[in-house]
Amino acid sequence: MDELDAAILRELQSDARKTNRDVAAAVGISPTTALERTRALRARGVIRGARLDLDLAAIGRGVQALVAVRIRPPSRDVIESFRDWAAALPQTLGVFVTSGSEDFILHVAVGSNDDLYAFVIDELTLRREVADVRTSIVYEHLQNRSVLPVGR
Amino acid sequence: MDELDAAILRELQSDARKTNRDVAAAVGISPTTALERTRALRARGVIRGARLDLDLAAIGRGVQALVAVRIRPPSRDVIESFRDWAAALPQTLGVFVTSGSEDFILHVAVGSNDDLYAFVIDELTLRREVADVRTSIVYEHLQNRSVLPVGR
DNA sequence: CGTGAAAATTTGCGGAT
DNA sequence: ATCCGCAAATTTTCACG
Repeated sequence: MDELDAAILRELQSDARKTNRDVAAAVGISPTTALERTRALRARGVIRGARLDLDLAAIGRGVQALVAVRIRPPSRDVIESFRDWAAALPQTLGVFVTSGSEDFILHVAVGSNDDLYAFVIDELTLRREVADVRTSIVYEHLQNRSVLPVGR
Repeated sequence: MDELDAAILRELQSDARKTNRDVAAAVGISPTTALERTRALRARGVIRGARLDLDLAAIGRGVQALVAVRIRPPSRDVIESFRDWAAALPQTLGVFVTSGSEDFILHVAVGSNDDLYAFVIDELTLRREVADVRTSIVYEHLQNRSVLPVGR
């Protein structure tokens, strides 16, 4: 994990579909070396894959929310089964398993406020382990394009 | 936005670096048509780009947290300037601008608990508009690989 | 880590349904 | 209007130094 690897990650984070040739040119090495490094990063698990960045509003999922959920009892079995259930829901973008006063924060995207309401009261609260739910609408979700290694 | 577009998005979400040829084969159309559709989706803004999925622990950022922040006063100027500042921090993965009892939820990744503590007390609370901070450690963050259009 | 050649993919154009 | 086949241009990929 040297300076060269970091530079390759920086390039691919700006656009994960950048061609190997472009990455090599930007970093200042040959395409072959860039390819070898990138493959090694993938083999070592540093690069897990590439995700599409979609306009959620354009696909009819323009309403986002964070739903804090408290689970009772918070035993391993109950936590893990709720986690897997929540992560597989079509409304779910992501699931944070957290410490603090809540056990989960669900990041969901739905089509409308009605869909959100239905999600919370028809799906979530029907589960017996759900002791408490607190919903916050997400007005905006910004994501950082560059997540660099080590200390900044 | 028909069934074909949805199928293409489904394929590219499973791996945003999939070749156009593979996408076409999986969807059952010619590479030419697949390319044309994919470009149209990009031109219409449905596809915004592709992001790398990194193993944060492998780049020395293995400690994640959600930091709920309350801002005073919550006027547009103050909100927007805090938002832009927070989104640009190297520790920040994402910024949620929310309704509810907090104004922001910051998703951050740092190297250690010490770094997290330093982030919160040395960076966040130094800003005068930050009225309240509540930090939750993220034990695990699952993300959904398939975000499908419309009503599931 | 680079060079050069071979294989695979992307991509634009003309034509078919 | 949408989709496909073909061939050129670009890119990936590998054996070798």
